[in-house]
Formats: sequence, structure tokens, C-alpha cells
Amino acid sequence: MEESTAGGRTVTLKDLASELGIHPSTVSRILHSGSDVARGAASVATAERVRELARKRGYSPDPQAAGLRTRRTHLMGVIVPRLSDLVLAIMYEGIDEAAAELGYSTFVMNSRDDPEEQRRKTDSMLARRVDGLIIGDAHLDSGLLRELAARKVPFVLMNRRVPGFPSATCDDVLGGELVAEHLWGKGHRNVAVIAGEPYASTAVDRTAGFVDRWRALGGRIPRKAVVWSRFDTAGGREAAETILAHCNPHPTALFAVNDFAAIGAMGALRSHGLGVGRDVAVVGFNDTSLAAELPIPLSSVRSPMLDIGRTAVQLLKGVLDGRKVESVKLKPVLCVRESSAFGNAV
Amino acid sequence: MEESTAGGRTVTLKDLASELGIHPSTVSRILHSGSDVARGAASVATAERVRELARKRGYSPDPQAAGLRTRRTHLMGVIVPRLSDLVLAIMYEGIDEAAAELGYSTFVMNSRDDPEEQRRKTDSMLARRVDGLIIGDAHLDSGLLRELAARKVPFVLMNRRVPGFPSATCDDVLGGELVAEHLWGKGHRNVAVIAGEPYASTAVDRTAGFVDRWRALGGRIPRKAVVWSRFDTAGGREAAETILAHCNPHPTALFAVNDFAAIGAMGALRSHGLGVGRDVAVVGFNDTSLAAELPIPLSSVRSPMLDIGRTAVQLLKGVLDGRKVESVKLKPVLCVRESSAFGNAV
DNA sequence: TCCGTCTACCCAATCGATTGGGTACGCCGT
DNA sequence: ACGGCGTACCCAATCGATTGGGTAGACGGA
Repeated sequence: MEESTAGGRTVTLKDLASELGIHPSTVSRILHSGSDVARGAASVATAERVRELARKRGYSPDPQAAGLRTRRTHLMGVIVPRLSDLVLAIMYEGIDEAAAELGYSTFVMNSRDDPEEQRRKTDSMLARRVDGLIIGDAHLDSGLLRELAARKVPFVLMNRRVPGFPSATCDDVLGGELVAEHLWGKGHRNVAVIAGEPYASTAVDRTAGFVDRWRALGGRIPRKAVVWSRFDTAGGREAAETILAHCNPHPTALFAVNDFAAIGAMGALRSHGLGVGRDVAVVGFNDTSLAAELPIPLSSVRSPMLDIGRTAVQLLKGVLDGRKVESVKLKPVLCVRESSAFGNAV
Repeated sequence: MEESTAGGRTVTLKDLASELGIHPSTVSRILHSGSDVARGAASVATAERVRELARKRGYSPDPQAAGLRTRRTHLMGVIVPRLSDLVLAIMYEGIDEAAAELGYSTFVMNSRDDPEEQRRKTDSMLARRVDGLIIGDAHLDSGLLRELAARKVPFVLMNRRVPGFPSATCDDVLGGELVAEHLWGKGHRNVAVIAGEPYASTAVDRTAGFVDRWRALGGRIPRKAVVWSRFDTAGGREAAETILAHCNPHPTALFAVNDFAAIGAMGALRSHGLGVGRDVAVVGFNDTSLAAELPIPLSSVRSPMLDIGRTAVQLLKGVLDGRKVESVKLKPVLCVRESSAFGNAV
């Protein structure tokens, strides 16, 4: 007979039970219930013997079997646009840690922000019988979330929010405001925004926060100075090219809603002979580990990515426990560096 | 009664069977066995009725139950140093794709290259009853692998290799050689290596490939010009500082075994007033998406990260199917960019 | 007519843990 | 001496899919 599961011979409850001459159910109760053992499950002596043997034999319960009976897998499904996006990767680290602390394991899948894939991955998670989902790729206009809610699938959103659903995000509006105040304070009056994808609340909120605050400060910002783009370096580069082509005189400061887009924009500026930080200030968002390490260190809004992940897990746990949960917005902080440290003549 | 599993009411084999007035086992055989249905499982007509109903009711088999019986979870466990390392994140994307194609799902966990954590995460994977492991954080001196092999846990290595175990890696020695030839050809004669962590085969092989080839070309490379370091930007920066402090005259070219270390080194050079590409050539490794986008684009050895991930899955599948598998080394390609494009006076 | 052979199913055990409902025994108070 | 009550267990069903071993009925050939 082939032993197919990894790890070879595994010890079962029954093994422990028969070795001790007691019934498996008794063993289960002892090992399962933390300390309500005192309340009628078994004698202290037996409990000790069982725990001792379990340790000695390296017993580890089969989650398949337990889940089959209890209808809970202690699995959380996580869906992100792509894990090779540093921002999501770090949030996932937070998820992984927090989930482990609660005794959950996590699946991650990439949807590449494609609605088709989102649906496929969601289904595939549910087919695996996850207890709930953490959705990191929510689109503002998606019907998928409403469907999931109708099917009573427990889920929470992460990174991006959608009104009506619980989410763990950065306070992106505030983040945009911080940048507006910073650049205004440095004397810039002609600015442009690399705004990201319009289906993502991160992009929309950061842009709105910036633009609204800018106008509240008395600034002007023409429509063509707000350019929607992809989140990666290539997207940022293209957006910067567009801005340079259409805005005359060119802006003295750029706000990119994402560090990678900001890096792309820096490249574009450079190939137009414009000095980042000198001729044009640039501010990014997320403060990924690269921002500070660039040859011209990039100013960026630091968002608490690890905590966003951790919070998402806590929210989902709340939902799974049947509690009503409220969305959480975590505070960002602006880190000013060389790319926007110098003032502009007013 | 609470419906706890995500997705609410689920259809079971028995539901389908009783609705059609046949036995669950018949339904199972029809749905399970691709086309050997013809061979005695059921009539074509019944098979069609079953498949039709399964589709209509949205039947999806419970992997818990199936796994309990078959002792196979169709789960692969993946362990990496950290997923927020772009290199590993991309390999994981390859894994995810390839695993999905084979009907497997994957767990990922971060070990932070800490032996303690490696062990913990491995155990936790096995407790989840994964069918096998893809280990992306193997240390050359680790006893863990030998233990796993002794316990007959099916596993393969990825990214880093360890003699005696099957692995999917880049041909790192060749990668190092490519860099040596390139820099030699550009006329450099005084070079240094930022060598990475000595417990990782990637670091050791890339360094060895470089150094051996360099000497074969007739070059000299003193011991103090090879500095072991962490893989991140901070590590690269420190290593570059060390090199600049101890090598006099300073080298005209640096080879960092990792792009992030290379970026850190570029920062160090810059703060010493040395122009990257002009005064000192820099070459990295992996060709992560950032390399080409840096203000001074970074030369880098492109390693086929996605394919390495995909290959690892295929190897593990082979092991799970009981086949003998051979390690695979995928060919890297050198991408020359501005950071090392200019020659050095011979 | 009888036996063999398919075809198209059915039956029941099984995987390992969980859980609602027993039950035997001892001890206590009266 | 007897009812009552805890304590410390045991029993058996259950979750959903899988699988080795039947079996009834049809059909064919000798």
C-alpha cells in the first residue's frame, strides 16, 4: 500500500486512544477543548496522560477530517491583483502573520485586475472551502461583491474600499491632502497628478484628496493635469509623457498615486532633461522600500501596509464570528525626501 | 442551524444522486473519471444526465471529503524567504499558474531565511497535509532537507539548489561567467563582487562563476574584493562602502549578485561622488522590472524567474507521481544597460 | 435450455475527527 | 437502604467522496 500523503505515517486520534485503552472521543475532547476539560470531559490524570502521549507521538490532527465534520477549514482566501506588486506582497505578509496567530492558513491568488480572473479565482477559493475571503483587488464598479454578499460568502476588502462593504485601507484621501499641503507649502502652483486606475479606490481617493485640498488652498488644477494611468513604471512614464506634452508651461511638481508610477515618471522627466527635485518635484505613494534608496530619494506617503493586512484578517475574523464590523482607515504619513525637498519660487 | 462554510448551501454527490434516483457511487464514478466512463461505469445516457445536473446545480466536490478518503489534498506548499522579495514573488506567480493548470492549489509561507522559521513553516505545511513542498529558501548547510527526505516528504527546491536534491534554478554559474566576460571585454581590470549570503547557492554560484571566469581570462581578484552581504539595498550599500574603504585604488566595476544589492551599491557610489556607469560600472542579477527603469538603467543578468517557478511545479508533480526527476538549470541572459555600457581604458 | 459474459448499476466500508446522548460507578445525605 | 447526582467515560452517527466487491437482467452461442 502506498503512503501518499507527505510525512508518511501519521498518528490518528484512534491510535492514541487504543494505545491508552480509552475511546477516541475522549481523546478528542481532551485535546480539543482548551481547559474546559475540568468540566466533565475527563479526569486530570487521564488528560495528562493523553497530552503526554500526543506530544510523544507527534500527533497533529487532520484538518481534512475535522473540517469535514465541523464545516470549517480555518482557511482564508486572499485575492490580489498581483503578488509581485510590492505593496500587496507586504500586505500579504501582514495577513500571513495575523492569520497564523489566529490559527488560520491562507491561500493567495493573483487576479491581474481582470474581472474574469477575479471571478475564476473567487470560485476556485470557494471550491477549496475557505471560511472567508480577503479581497485586495476590488473594483469600484464590480458586481462580483454584491453577488458574493447575496450568497452570504464572508469577505472583507483590503487596500481598496467599496462603499457598503467592510474594508481595511489606508486613509487615501488624507494621504492625497498631505501631498497637496506639502507641495503648496513649497511654493508650487502648477502641478499635475498621475492618477492611477479609475476603478481602484486608492487611485480615486488619493487623487480626490489631493485635488480637493489643492483647490481649498486656492490652487488651480486643470482637468488635463490629471492623467489616469496604470500603476506600474511603464504607466507612470507614459502618463508623465502625456503631461509634459499637453501642459505648457510644464508643471513644477508631480504627484503620482503610486511609487512605481512615480519612478516611471522620474525616468520620463530625466529623458526630457528635467532634473527631479530641482526642476520638477515628484511625490509618490506607499513608501515602498525602494523610495528611500533611489539615486534621488523619492518623497512618498507612507501607508501602513503591514497593518492593513493584519487589520483585514481581524475584520474577517470578526465577520466569521458573526460580529458586525466597521471599515478601518489607517493613517498615512508623508516622508519628504530629495525629490520634493526644495522649494519653488513663488 | 448555522451555515458556516462560505457559500452557503452546497450540493453534494448524494443530492445529485437522489435527485436522479441513482446511487452516489455511480455519480462519483461518472464525474470523477474523465472518459473511462465508457468502460463500464455507466451508460452514456445516464452519464449525460448526471453531468447536466451537476452543471445546473453548480456541484463542486468537497476537497476535504475527497482528500480524507484518497489521502491526497492536491495542495502544494511553498516556502520562500519572503514574498515581498520581487524575485520570489515572480517565481511564485509561475508556481501559481502551473499548479492551477495541474489542478493543484498552493500555500505560501515566509521563512525570512531563519532556520527556526523554516522548520516551523514546514511543520505547519505538513500539518495542513500538503501533498508536497516547493522549498525556495534552502540553505546549503541545512539539515532540514535531509530530515524531510528521511521522512519521505516529497519536495523539490527552487531558486537555490543543494547537491543531492532535485531543484529548479537559474544556471547561476553561467550567469556569473557572463558578467565576467562582459566586464573584461569592456576593459575593466580592477573589479569587486558584492557576493550575497554565503548560505545561498545563488550567491555562491554567481560569485564562483564570476571569479573563476575572471581568473581564467587572466584577471586578478583579491580576496578582499569579494564581500559577502545581505541581499537587500541596505546590504548592498554597506558592502559597497566596505569595498570603497578597503580597495585602493577603487575598482572600476562592481558585480552585485542581486539587483537590490546593486541599487544599494549605486547609492553608495553616488554619495562618494562616483558616477555610476562613468566612473564605476555596476551589474546586477535577476533583471527585476526595476533595473531597466532606474534613472541610470542597471545592467543585469536576466534569470527566467517565471519559468523557474513553473519548472519547480513540474518537478514536484514528477516526484508526486513517483518518477525520478532531474534538477533543471535554466539559462540566463545578460542585459547590458547604461550602468555598464561604457568601456574602461585598458 | 443452459451457461457465460456484459452492461449498468448498487452496497457498504472507509478515511479521521466531532458531538449529542447515554451509562456505570461511587458517594452523599437521609 | 435508596434516590439523587456527579464524574469519567463510552457509543454511534455524521460529514462527503471514494472504491472493491457484488448482482440483476439482457443477450448470445452451443
